Amino acid sequence: MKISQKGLYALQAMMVLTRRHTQGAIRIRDIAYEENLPEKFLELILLEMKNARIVESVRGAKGGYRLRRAPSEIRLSEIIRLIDGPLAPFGDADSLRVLIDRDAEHSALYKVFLEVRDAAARILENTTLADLIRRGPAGRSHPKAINRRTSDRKTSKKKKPEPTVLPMVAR
Amino acid sequence: MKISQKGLYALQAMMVLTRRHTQGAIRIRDIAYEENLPEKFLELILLEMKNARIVESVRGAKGGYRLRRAPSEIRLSEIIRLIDGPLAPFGDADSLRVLIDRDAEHSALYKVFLEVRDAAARILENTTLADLIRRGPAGRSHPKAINRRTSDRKTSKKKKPEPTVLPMVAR
DNA sequence: TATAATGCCTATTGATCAAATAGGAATTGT
DNA sequence: ACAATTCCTATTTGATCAATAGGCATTATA
Repeated sequence: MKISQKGLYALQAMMVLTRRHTQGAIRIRDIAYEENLPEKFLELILLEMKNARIVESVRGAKGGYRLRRAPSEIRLSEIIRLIDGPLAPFGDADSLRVLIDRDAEHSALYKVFLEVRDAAARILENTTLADLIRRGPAGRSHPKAINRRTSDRKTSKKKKPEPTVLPMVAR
Repeated sequence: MKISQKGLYALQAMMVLTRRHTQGAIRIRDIAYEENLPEKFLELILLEMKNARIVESVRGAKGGYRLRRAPSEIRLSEIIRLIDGPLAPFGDADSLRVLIDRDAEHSALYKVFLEVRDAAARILENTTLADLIRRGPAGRSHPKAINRRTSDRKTSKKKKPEPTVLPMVAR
């Protein structure tokens, strides 16, 4: 499974909609600005996610996009599958299972592929947009439940660090 | 991480070289025939794996390819990285770590990507060509250790308990 | 009701990559 | 000498990726 630039954009956009999901419809332009994404490209992505019923739109002036479900009900796997296809590193889970059954010579290999897929699926199916927002920004991955109470609002700083554009090194 | 057709071909070819790794140099044509792979394409793949010192070649008449190391010392991760690049679903492990440090707004997301990479790496680093051959064809993934002794037929001379790292990751 | 603001939709582009094919040069066994 | 083989570089074809473009449809509001 490869997550494309487009897939990353989609996930970033969904994080914005999650953070602001009490604020009604958010304009494409605002999302694009906030995350530094190409506006027209983002438009296509949002449209695709609307058709997949992950988000919904409000048309016309004062229009925009909002989540169609609670952030805790939207899994990263759903977004990634939509934009970038199956989680399996080769083919998809179903065709791998068929190959394991029908192609005895290579079943050991396909079984490993399926293991990899299952591992990725386990993570991505169990991480929701709500999880991402709760953890970040720069949050520790797995906050101790016992310490939840200590997250004192007085000490919480809404740090707005400069929208740093980072060089994304491929490869 | 996406495994391409080329990557699959590479892995298939390596499995052939593993099965026949006592037989000296194997011709490209034989591998291609045995696995039904496009011969000229396979040639390029083998060349690439030779340059990466995973296999070695014998030139001229009676030439061919053979593994350069024991099958138990060749991990699937090595082959896949060579042909298809990093195991991470986005970028590579190093750049993900940099992003987690430097891009606070998205660190939660990149952490998930890194988790996925680590899960794939755990499987692919711990599966060797020897493992694949021992398991297949159509073999069950996790043979009972208790039954290993029953496999001593007269024809089997291999009593070598290869120091292979074995099945991991509970289901 | 006119207008501006927005999303909807389809098409197009340029760059890159994937999968293969081609063909001659170099090397080696017989 | 010759045939069998790998080595190496180039080319091709089609698909995919990332992005841009522009007109249409819908809606709030002045």
